[in-house]
Amino acid sequence: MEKQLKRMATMQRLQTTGLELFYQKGYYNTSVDDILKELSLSKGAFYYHFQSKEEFFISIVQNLLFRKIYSALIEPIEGEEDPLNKIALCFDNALETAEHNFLDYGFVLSNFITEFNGKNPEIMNYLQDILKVWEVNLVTALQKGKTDGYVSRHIDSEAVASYLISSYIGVRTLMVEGNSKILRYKHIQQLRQYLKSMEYKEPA
Amino acid sequence: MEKQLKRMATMQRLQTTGLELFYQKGYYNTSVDDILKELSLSKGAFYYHFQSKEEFFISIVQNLLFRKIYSALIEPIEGEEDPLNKIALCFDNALETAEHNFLDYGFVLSNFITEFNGKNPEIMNYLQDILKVWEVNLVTALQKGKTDGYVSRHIDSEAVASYLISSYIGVRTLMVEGNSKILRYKHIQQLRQYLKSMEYKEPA
DNA sequence: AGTATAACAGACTTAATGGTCTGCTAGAAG
DNA sequence: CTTCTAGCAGACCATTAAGTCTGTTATACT
Repeated sequence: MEKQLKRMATMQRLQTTGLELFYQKGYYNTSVDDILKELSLSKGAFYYHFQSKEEFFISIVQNLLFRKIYSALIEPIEGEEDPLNKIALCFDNALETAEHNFLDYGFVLSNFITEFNGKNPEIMNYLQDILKVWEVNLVTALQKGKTDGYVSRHIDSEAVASYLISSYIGVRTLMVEGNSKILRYKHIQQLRQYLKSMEYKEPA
Repeated sequence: MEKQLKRMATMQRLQTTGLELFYQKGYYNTSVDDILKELSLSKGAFYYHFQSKEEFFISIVQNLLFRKIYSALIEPIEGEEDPLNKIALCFDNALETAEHNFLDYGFVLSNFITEFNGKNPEIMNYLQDILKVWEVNLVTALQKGKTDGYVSRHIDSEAVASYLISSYIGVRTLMVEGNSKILRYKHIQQLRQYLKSMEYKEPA
């Protein structure tokens, strides 16, 4: 029975540090040996558990990335009242973790999209699926906000959702070391202004 | 005298197709041989004109990328009246060329930023310099818009500029094949709404 | 015409990488 | 205690990359 545990533990360790390194250095620029060196493991270990580097990466996307994004960026908004405020808070939190140089999974996702775009359609599908779930959730939250009287009925929920994701992805791309604090501040300020413009207003 | 011309021509050809391939496949995923194969040139030619792959890339950034971005995204806004409209038009134009799968240099820039972030500080500096020029120009245009009576005096020009760049970078990251048309439409729609919220309003 | 050299061709070197394969070892099973 | 195998170590292989170096050719200059 203990072997099952060891198996799981080793796979988890590989995936965790795999994601870290892939994020820091990119997929193509991270060798399997880099990951193994970090964990003092050998090639034998890696290829015993995973068929290839690509299959390994996909397992990371599905097991780690998707779940993390869901819990960090999707679930907090789900079913909440006052979606506009909730969205601003959620994005602000994510940017805060990003500022302290932790893994910000929304950004990790966009990094990978940039890296695999036009190169690996299969992986691209997995990545885009995550984006779709994110977008659908935002749209749902906005629509619910309309019926609950928090959001103006005139807005195009899908357009807003995609604009929100776009600007988030964009600011994270630009948040490189040194300027992240100011950029985050500016971004949240403008985000709130943008969101404010679509609040429901009591008919006079 | 003809040798000078040949020298320039070869270097230009290398840089042009170099940029294309680096954009399509990424810097690290494009070999010098890939570029040479495209042009039916040899290693001797390449290393006769350039010291290394890195120096070659930097020359591309400074000679091609910077100038293209300047003429496509910076110059069209410079000194114009009604900056809000001009910005929307300029961004729309850029996204249109992007939709037809041509080189969109603003996006190329953000792709490279993503690729080199945390890996090559020297190249990062060259890339960020371009961003700074872009941002400064947007700020200047917005400030001029204030004095000319087109833009509300209450806005934070720097925050708006960085938010504009962010959202542009973001939407281009997400504009992968298939969904680009809808995404562009949604984006411009929301961009115009966002810009509208900062128009100068005649005091009642 | 003769020579020097700019511009290039292409074989070669060195280092890294994804993946294979054989073998060892600890713990589960009988 | 013996046997078997999951889990792993690490040498090895094939390929690819950046960069070097020597040789070749066309052109400018005298």
